[in-house]
Amino acid sequence: MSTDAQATPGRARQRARRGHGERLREEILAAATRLLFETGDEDAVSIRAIAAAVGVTTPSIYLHFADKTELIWAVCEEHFRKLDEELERAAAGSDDPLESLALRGRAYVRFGLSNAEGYRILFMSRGDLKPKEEFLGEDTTAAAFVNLVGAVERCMEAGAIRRDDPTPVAFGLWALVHGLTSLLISLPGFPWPMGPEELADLLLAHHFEGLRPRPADAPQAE
Amino acid sequence: MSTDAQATPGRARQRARRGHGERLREEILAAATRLLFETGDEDAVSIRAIAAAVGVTTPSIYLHFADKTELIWAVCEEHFRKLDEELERAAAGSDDPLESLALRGRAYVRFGLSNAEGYRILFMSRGDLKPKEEFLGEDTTAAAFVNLVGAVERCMEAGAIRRDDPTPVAFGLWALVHGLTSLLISLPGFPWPMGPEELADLLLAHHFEGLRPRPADAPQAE
DNA sequence: TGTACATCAGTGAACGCGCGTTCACTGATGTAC
DNA sequence: TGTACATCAGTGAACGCGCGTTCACTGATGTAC
Repeated sequence: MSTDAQATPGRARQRARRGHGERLREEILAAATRLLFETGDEDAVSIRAIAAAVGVTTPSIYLHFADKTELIWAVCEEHFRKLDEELERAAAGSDDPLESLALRGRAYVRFGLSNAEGYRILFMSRGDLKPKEEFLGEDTTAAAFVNLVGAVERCMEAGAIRRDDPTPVAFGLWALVHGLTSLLISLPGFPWPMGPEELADLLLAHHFEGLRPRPADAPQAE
Repeated sequence: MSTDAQATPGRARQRARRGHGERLREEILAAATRLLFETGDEDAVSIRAIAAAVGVTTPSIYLHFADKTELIWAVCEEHFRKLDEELERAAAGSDDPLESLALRGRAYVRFGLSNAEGYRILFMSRGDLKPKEEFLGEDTTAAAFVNLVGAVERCMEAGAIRRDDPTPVAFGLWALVHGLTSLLISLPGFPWPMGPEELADLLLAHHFEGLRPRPADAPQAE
């Protein structure tokens, strides 16, 4: 009747046992994630609101995170990992390298739109999440891009994309799907000519066509 | 020695004459623009900071703008107008429709990066600038996109891009340059393979190639 | 089996801050007579 | 030419708010003897 349908299933919230302080950390992360994605605004998610959502007092947060930045950043890391996972799962949907790459692009747009608020924080935020500068050199978080470069390379090996430095090509694909995703997020009132996934397919098809090996490409002059 | 080199050249700031209250409005807009572009954060630009930059007390702002949203919005409108102007100027740099389109893309990226903070507010902000929903239906602000569609149509007529509905094609180009611009802005620490304009040229070249008329396109099957 | 004590998860109250906005006002400028 | 008055640009002080963070604390849990 009055058992608040809150964050965690385990009712009123009970203090953790002696060695199990970590439990609250997880709950805080979960609540922060939920709030972040509901509002899409890093500033709107206050330490106070997170604490309230967990059912704990504000200073308790500081038992597990040094400050707000560290907390928000932990949420982002998790989200980056999820993005990579989802892209890999989508890419596994076809044995044809080019088709697989297209599936990857589609999945990217889908992920961005279904977590629009999270996406904004990952890729559209001001760079004031301090660790940002370092992070894209790191393993976990840069994984998605590294995997994309690999996928482009496979397309080149299979003759579906003409041979060249795969990095700028991968970057172009990223720019295209990111551009699409972020415009769709930022300008929901714009008269889009078709649905997001349809649009993604069309734009990717155009771009892929521009990347195909040229008929006269074999051992030509150049 | 101590004459603050402030916003306006006209020293300490003098109260406007009777019929000339509008003068302050202009000064407020100029200061807000400057602050917005310096910080790139709508929230960091406070009514108080703007007033201080102009050299006026806080409530004076309300003599000219109903509230903060109205002020920020006025700044954005001006910026949109400037973007469109700059693209048109760049596009006029070549008589060849496709080359002109490429110049347009290049100019877009340049505009975005040189006003990175302003760009973020225009295209990467949360949609909580209230009037946003209506505005892209409007004349001034949607001008840049309408002009892009026109440029694509001219390429189709000239046979540089294969005939099709120009709107999705224009949108693809927008997504590509916007994606490039916004990633460059958001992830300055990323190891970009080359300079922004170079990258823009390359990606646009790839995309254009995918849009070319097909050799077998004339009166073929479909 | 019983008790003193250290540990650890979490609390309650308060700090100082900057924000948007409102309100009653001031005082120079121009106009009417 | 002189004066009373309306107008208008701008002021100064205050409002209530929510924020991140700190500090001294409490009280249940487990351990040592």
